[in-house]
Amino acid sequence: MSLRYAMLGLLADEPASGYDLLRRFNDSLANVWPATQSQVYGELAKLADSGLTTVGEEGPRGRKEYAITDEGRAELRRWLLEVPVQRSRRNDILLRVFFLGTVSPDEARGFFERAVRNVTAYEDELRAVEKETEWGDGPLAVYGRIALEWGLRFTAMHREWAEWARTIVPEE
Amino acid sequence: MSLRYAMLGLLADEPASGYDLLRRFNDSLANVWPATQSQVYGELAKLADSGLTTVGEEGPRGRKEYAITDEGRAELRRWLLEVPVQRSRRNDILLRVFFLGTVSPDEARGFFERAVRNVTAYEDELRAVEKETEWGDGPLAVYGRIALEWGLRFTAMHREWAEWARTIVPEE
DNA sequence: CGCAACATGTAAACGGTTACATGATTCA
DNA sequence: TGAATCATGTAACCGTTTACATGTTGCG
Repeated sequence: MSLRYAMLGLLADEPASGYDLLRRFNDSLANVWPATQSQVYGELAKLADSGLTTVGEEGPRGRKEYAITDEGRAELRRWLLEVPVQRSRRNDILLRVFFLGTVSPDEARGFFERAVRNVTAYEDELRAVEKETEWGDGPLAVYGRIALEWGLRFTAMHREWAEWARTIVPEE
Repeated sequence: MSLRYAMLGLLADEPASGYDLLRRFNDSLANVWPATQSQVYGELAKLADSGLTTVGEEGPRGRKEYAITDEGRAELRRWLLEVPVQRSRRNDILLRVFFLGTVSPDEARGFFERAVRNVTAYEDELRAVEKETEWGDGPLAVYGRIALEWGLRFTAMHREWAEWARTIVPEE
């Protein structure tokens, strides 16, 4: 259900085509809300149906430009400020940790070592995003930075946890 | 796809019926991999079909007890040690942060204040789990503790981040 | 000319949620 | 006897992924 709000959020900045939105999902939003081509075009049609966006005339190559309506802005605002945030409930790595008792202590330590390597790689990716992003000075500069900071704090926490966990795996 | 492994993991400890498993999903696994009744019974049938479990004779009230097979244990082990862990990609709160530029600074600060309250409530829940759990001394005591520790570190990190973010929201 | 990029759409499959439906057993 | 618990199953729907399918425009 958040996909539609992600799209409204992008359209709140400026009108765009499905193709434009798709690029933004792959660039800026890839780490917080990925979306496929199939999804974007589908939701775009529904959004226009429900009056939250309007479709402009067809441009070259059948390009359709969508713009957010006042109703769409109101709906985006309602989602941001009133709809409860839902925390993601499923956690693949913790599920596996629960069953680590079925493998040997050495293998369990290997599991946590791999976790450290994986999260370190992700940390590097985020540092690269930090460096390569043109931060400008609009609101997105501030809020994009806040989101990135979450990622950096998360990866640090996760790495430290895995390092600690490795040390407390019982010897047989 | 992880549901089947969660079920194999539970069955690796001891044989159980769908009803038994359901209770364990609601108790111990609720915070890492929730599952519905509908899902459990469906997957149980598939698991038996593919030879990863066996069905015992029907007990009272049509109860069917499932046991993991050697093939099932091998598959569980393969998943634990060889299948790459996938990090969850979607993050509701960060998606919203991206669009906070569309509301006023006061409202943005309110957003982070609510985030602090929500995460504090979750932190309290985890502390309650910590207190109320009978930790015993099997492997689940160790690995359950490690998983819980992740939750405590996560909530602490998230709370500190939201507190910090609140202070750096620009004044208009 | 040919290729990359632009541009849109549909269908099948999958995992998960919600709701419906039914019946047996235990115990107060 | 009536309520709570035990116990299983199915159907409809929703959001997401993967794959298929097609056509246009700009540029070297």
